[in-house]
Amino acid sequence: MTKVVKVRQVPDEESPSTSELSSKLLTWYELHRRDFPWRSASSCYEKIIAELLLQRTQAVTISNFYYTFLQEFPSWESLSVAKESRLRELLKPIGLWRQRARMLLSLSRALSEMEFRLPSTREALERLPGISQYMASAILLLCHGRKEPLLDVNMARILERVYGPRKLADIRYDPLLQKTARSAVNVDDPVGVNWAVMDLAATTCLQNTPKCLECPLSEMCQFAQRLESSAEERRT
DNA sequence: AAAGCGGGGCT
DNA sequence: AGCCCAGCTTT
Repeated sequence: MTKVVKVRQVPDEESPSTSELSSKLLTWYELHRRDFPWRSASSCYEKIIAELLLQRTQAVTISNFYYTFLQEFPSWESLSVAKESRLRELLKPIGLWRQRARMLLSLSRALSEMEFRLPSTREALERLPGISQYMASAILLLCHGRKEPLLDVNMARILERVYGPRKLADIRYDPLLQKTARSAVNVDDPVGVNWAVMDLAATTCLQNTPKCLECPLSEMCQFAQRLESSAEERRT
């Protein structure tokens, strides 16, 4: 039984299901996952700090910095009474230090006024300083066990390559990205799918030079299929 | 919708 | 030398 040769992605062809996408991601993840300290973090504080530090910054950079930060500021309470000048100094090596120092202080102080009880609804979370859609989803996913997507530039890139480009510049308001992202993590292991996306995007589905030949999604990926068919044309 | 933040790694 | 990185706030 030979495999049917796919000719070319037809525009109105049925898009691959997100359950197929999630299943391929989870299978790949078992073998290729990266290990980072925050993935085995015990407390919500540690998980949230990791997500905050990771914004616009490569994961490897933060993995080297993570314990240094936690050692000096092991809790929301210790952070809320920190000196801003000290925070700036500590954050210098990873960049965005003015903004991060200000945000970490205002967030920890806002939580302090709530007696450090973390809100459990998106609406309440997004009222906190420094918490917008992505961070609210991260907290709901990692601290409250909800099936939320970490829809960042990485997940957006993978979803766009599989399902086609977004309509809106802002990830947070693009209907197709939002819909497919939410659907993809509606599985038994939403955290696994999210981390699989992060790892695949960082190691394989790269921004500039994606390694489609070793990607588990290439068969369902418009981008990879386009590459393949244009390579085919050059050969003939 | 676009600019600004920012040091470090990669090309 | 230039581009990108687990976003958010401000303009």
